[in-house]
Amino acid sequence: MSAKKNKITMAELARLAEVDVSTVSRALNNSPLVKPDTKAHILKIADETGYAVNAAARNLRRQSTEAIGIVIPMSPESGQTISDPFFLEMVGAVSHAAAMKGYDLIVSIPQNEEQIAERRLLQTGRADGLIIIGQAGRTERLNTMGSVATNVVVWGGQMEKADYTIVGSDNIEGGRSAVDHLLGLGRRSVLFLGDTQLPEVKLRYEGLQKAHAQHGFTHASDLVLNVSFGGEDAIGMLRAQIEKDLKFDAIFAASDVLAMAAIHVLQSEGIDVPGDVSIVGYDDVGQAALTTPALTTVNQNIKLGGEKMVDLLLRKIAGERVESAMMPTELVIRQSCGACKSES
Amino acid sequence: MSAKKNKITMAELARLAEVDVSTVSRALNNSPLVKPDTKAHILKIADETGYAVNAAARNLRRQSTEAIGIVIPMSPESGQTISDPFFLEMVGAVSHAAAMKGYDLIVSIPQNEEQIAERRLLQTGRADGLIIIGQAGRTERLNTMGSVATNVVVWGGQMEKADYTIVGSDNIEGGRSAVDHLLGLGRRSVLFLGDTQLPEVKLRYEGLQKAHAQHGFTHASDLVLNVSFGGEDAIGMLRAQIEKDLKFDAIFAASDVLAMAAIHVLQSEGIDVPGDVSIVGYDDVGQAALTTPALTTVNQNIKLGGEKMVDLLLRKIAGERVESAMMPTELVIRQSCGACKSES
DNA sequence: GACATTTCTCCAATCGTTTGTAAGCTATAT
DNA sequence: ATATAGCTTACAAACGATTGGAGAAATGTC
Repeated sequence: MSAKKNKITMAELARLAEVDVSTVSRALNNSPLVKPDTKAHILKIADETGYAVNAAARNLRRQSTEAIGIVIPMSPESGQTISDPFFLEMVGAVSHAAAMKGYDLIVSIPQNEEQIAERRLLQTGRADGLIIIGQAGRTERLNTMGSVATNVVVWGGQMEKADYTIVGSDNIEGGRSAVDHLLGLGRRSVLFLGDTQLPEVKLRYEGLQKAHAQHGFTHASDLVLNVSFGGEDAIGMLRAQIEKDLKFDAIFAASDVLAMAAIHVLQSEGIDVPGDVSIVGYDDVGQAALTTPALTTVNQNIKLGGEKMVDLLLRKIAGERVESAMMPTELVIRQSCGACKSES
Repeated sequence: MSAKKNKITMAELARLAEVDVSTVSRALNNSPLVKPDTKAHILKIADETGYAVNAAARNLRRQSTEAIGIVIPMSPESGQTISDPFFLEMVGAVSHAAAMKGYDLIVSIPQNEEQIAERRLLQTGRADGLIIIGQAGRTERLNTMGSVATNVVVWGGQMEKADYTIVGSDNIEGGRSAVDHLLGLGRRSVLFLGDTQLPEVKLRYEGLQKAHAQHGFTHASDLVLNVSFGGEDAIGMLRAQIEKDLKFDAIFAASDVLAMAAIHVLQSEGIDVPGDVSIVGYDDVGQAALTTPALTTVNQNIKLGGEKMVDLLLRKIAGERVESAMMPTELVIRQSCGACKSES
């Protein structure tokens, strides 16, 4: 393990093994063209010297990096990194899936200079492909990216007119099942918390409407609170609504963090959860089980989603034509909704 | 914006501009050697064609990638990605700082093959340097990395004997201030929650002891619960202790997630927080303000810490000799400790 | 006008691999 | 003994940029 400062090159390795560099290269890549004896000899020396191929040279020659990029949004206004655990879990899932395929993962959290990430990573050949989390503010741009959008997979809500590959949970069904549960518990005024500008959130809201329809209700439009994912302003807006005496007996939040914020506000206002108000979140992040009451939420299988995105992306890179994919959701019932009557 | 599929090369650009590639290169790098007229002409064409330099080629020639790696631990046993928001906030901070300096960030979340990350990223020249979050299970290995440890900065607890660069919060003072607050409130039996195997956590515990000493107490060793960061087992262990009738009137948790888990357990056992038990966490993650009661916690300035790590790492890469750094902490008092008497 | 100087552009080598093709060698068949 | 084929290995040309130094053009000086 004498990892010398002066990194050894393939040419030196060849000299040590007394063969040509081309033979070394083939040996390291396990080519059948090189005799087993020679191969073993070379590998042995490579191991002893702690040789590692130079990525830049290989990439240049091979015309491919073994890397994909992932773009994570920031809360637009605050300029602060979003701390929603959802993103971390997604990065973890994607990182894992990518590593399994031998790919590195380059994260980019664009601060303001919007389009730069795609350009910097893709056009300069720093990454072979790109995964973008969330369509926030990008839906038009993504659609106009055209040819660049090859080798891009987006996590978000399915859209009819999108001409890019999308992976996401079944937002409509997720929203429907959540609200169906609430209505099934006898709740009638479900407050929706989330930014319906975002395709994903919009679909979850459509799920809410669908559930209402199935139960023979319609949802009052004043029961929609258009808060951003950040969560900070959610607190203020919700509190304001309560003080304006808005009536509701349930909340369906577009993310667990929003749901947690909601619980916080309600409890601080002396409103009992789930006694007075039932709450359902979305994501099923790690902390969802730790709140009091523990959060009932829609689990979108993030791990599977991450794998799916990597899988599709790699296939696109390989030139294959792929379809968008939708991941199933599952309602995880905990305590934040009250009476755990068995779901129908 | 006709981003053609067939990426344009510098040679083509040179041909279009009717100059040599070397001139193009210098023009793009804003060298004073090329006449302003020519420079403008070249830049114009580069812009029109949407040219972007090939990263691999540049890296190869320059012998440097414009990238640093960040290694994030996983919960060792579960094999699952840690969902502690602390890591995401740290990635965000580091990503931001790196981007400011024009560096890409490659994340690596090693699954099991431990040493591979360092090797893969550094030895193959995929990254110029490495930031490692947490010393978990690495302290010896890091010390033996020797020459490779150049261009490595670790987030963790300060250690006397470490011969690598460490950045971290002032864990002792952080722990001391937290527990000082608890003792100042009249609490006497402070349960410590955290894995004291980890240097950072050990130091926080030393801070707890220091606070006790300052108040003229000693801390009973049975009031230490060695739970891992994951949080999952914390729930079980804490519940078990409560049922075994362990007495305590305060908890100092080594992370906010652990504190949240503790609140959850206590409340589900019918123990009032902060009435019966005061709780202090560590990190001040985004969700800390959203729990009920809102979490009193030790803020370690993650943003600043991330910047500091990038700063030091880049200087090491440049060949400079740097010192380890310690970030100040600040106790953020919310509701989880009860009576907010003004701190001394 | 001759020469020195400054300004700019070009030539060519180089970074470390990969890979098509030519060449060497051994063994078998004729 | 020679041709054929099958294994191995070596040669050399890329991949796309950067950069020292050579040379050409423009400018200045006497």
